[in-house]
Amino acid sequence: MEQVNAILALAALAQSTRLETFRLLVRHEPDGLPAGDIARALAVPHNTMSTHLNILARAGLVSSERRSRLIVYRADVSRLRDLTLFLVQDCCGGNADLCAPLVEALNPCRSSEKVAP
Amino acid sequence: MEQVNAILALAALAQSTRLETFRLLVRHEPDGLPAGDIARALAVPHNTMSTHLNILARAGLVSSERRSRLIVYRADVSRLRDLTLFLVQDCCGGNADLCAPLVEALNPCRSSEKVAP
DNA sequence: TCCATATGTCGAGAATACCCGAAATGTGGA
DNA sequence: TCCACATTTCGGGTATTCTCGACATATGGA
Repeated sequence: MEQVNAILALAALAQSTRLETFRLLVRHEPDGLPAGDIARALAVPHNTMSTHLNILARAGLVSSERRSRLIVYRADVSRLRDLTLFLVQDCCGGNADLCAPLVEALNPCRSSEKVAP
Repeated sequence: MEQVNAILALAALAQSTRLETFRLLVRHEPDGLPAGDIARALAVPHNTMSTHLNILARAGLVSSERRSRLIVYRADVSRLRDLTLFLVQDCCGGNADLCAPLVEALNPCRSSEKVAP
């Protein structure tokens, strides 16, 4: 991921409505959610939400698909992964020891796959 | 990390000069860099850089310490870790399988500690 | 004390982001 | 075809951010 795209993604997430939208969509993976439901869930006018969704989409953080009358939005977690890797990359490059605690803190996420004995 | 602080950090990094500043400081851990050197390295007027550094500091991403005449800035990697954890948390909560590839992609960072056999 | 260096603060202009009412587009059914 | 619904686009007003010249503050040495 290049810096320009990283900034796009960071700016997209640096706004409360959009951040909540993205988190809401992550929780609704892989089904997604129609634009109207998102606007209703976050109590935001539908046209305002449309603008926010467009910004998230241009940043590659969400994708949309028309399902008859609805337009269903989904979170693109791989984009979040790319962003995370971009941010962490610098520590890894020259300072692997700096990066270790960060990666370590992330590992508990996998504990729900195989529960601790 | 609460959402308010996450947004502060995201907004701080969503600007090219500040993002480059942070990455520069990460590469200069743990020595840090004086404000003037940072401004010179990125070809930005010192007062403009001062404003950007203040925004990064309020987001907790950098810290400053006076060393006689210089004010040396350092990147706070733990804050980046908290931000990363905040972003990843949602996947982990309900969707551990979504999170697994993200964590997996991060693990190669540790390869420089113990080289693959 | 006075000066040079390093950094921060103030103020204002330009650019950009945010929000939402109103109108337009696209879809499926009567 | 016409209508109801879902979503986007347009227009604007307001708020915020970005930038930088000018000035202010802090430190150490002559």
